[in-house]
Amino acid sequence: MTIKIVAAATAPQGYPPADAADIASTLVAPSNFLAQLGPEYYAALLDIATVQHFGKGDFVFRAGAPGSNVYFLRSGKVKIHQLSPLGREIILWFCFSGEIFGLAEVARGGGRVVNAQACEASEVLAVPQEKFRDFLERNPRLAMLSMQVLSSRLRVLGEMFVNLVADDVSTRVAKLILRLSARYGTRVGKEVFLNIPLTHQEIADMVGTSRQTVTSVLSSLKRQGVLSIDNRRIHIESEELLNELTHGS
Amino acid sequence: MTIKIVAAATAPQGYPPADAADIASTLVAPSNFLAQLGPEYYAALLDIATVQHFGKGDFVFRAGAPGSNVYFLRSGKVKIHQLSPLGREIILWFCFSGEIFGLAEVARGGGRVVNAQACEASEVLAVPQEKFRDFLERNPRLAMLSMQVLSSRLRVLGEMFVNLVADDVSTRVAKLILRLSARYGTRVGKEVFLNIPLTHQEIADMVGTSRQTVTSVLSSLKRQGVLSIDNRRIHIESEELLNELTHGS
DNA sequence: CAGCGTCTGTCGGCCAGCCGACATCGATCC
DNA sequence: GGATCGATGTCGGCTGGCCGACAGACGCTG
Repeated sequence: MTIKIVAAATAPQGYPPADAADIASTLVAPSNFLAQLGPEYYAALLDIATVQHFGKGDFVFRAGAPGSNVYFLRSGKVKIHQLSPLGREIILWFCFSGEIFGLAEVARGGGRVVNAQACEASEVLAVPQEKFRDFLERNPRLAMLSMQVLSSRLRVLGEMFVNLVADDVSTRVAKLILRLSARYGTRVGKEVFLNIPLTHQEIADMVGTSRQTVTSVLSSLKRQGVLSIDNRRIHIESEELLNELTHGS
Repeated sequence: MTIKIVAAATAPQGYPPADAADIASTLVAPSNFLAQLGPEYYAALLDIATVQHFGKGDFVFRAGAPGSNVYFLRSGKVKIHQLSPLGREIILWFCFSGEIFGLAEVARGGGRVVNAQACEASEVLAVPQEKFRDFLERNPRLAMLSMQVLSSRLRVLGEMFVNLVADDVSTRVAKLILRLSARYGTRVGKEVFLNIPLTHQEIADMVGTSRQTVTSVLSSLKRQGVLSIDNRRIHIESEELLNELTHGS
């Protein structure tokens, strides 16, 4: 074991803040658990899993329930959220096809602290806690993958937290849209289509504001020609402009 | 999709919100990584680690730097924080003796997104990324332990996020104090001593407010006889009262 | 001891954004 | 077709808490 004294570091700081491209590169990869899985692992996973179906609005699990399963979303969309004491719904994130959820409480043991609710008809694989644990112990590579997923979540949540503290509402909305489009958007030339229907209320719940404020921020963005919205789906017309709104100013 | 603002309507149950005891039980255990390690693992860890020393204010690592090490705090106190674009410091958490930090970016790969800064003279074990990864792959139990740590962080951060969205400043401060005292406080009869010196600015940075507001909230709490502060160390005189302030009202 | 830097306490002006209230616009369902 | 229900827009009043400013207090250091 080497002993090393590190000199006081009042080093020049000022690393550039993460921008959309950076976020995309680090976020897209680890989020899709099933896709990262080799076919042999996938088969093994199927062996210990149960297929379950949920309709729009159904809860996969609720806060307070024992966290007895890990879930993999095969199709559909699931919303992970928490209720504030006042009954306000706070959305932590959405899960899309291929993603894992419910992992944290299984690793930690203890009950759920969040709710998982299907936003549309969804098919999930449910794997009992102990089986999944065994599975990971036998396949260390998968344990690493799980850690990556947790780490990504942690990073995203940390970023959301910082945004919430530091930015005003319009900046938060802009950043949310950029984050979502980096992960789930389809890029067509300079434009980006975000094929996820979102109500103003949901955006408000993700960003920590009131519905009315979201309405006004969005109409301001439309007026500036930054984006348009069709049938609840956001269509970014000028990503550059949107980026400017989040960075400087 | 239905967004329920008031849960009481549809939710048949209504699980009680987590209180201090609950938080303590789930948080204390997994946070102290070194203590959970058996002696044989500890020795193995020492084999691949380098001991480093940092003085008060030194950075263990900064945001933007490559995340090349995992760290274990043997003694001292380290602050994990992020800088907002405006230069505001946002404290995500403190690490105390025995805890691991810098894990998330190593698992995920990519650079640091947070800063780790020693609050007092600290001694850490630094383990290079690849070695730690090997170590985990050879010791699946430790991989599980790491996942527990990440999961706990995720839970705490989620809770902080919800607090920030839902609660006003005085509630946030009260909850912060309860959280800290659940983990790090010494209970003497009905009173709790929190042996961690905290400036108002630091509290503000954890809770997302201004320093002035923290000052006034704290003096209000003192006036109510909830707590007293001696030399920057909080002393809770009536935990019950503090709990009431966070729950109902 | 003086001098200095950091932390605490307090006050008042000011404004972002919350909240209630309503009107409209589509869907969906008899 | 009407009726119902959720999502949008828009407006104004009200206020929590931010921010600048300044005055002690406390603990270092020379």
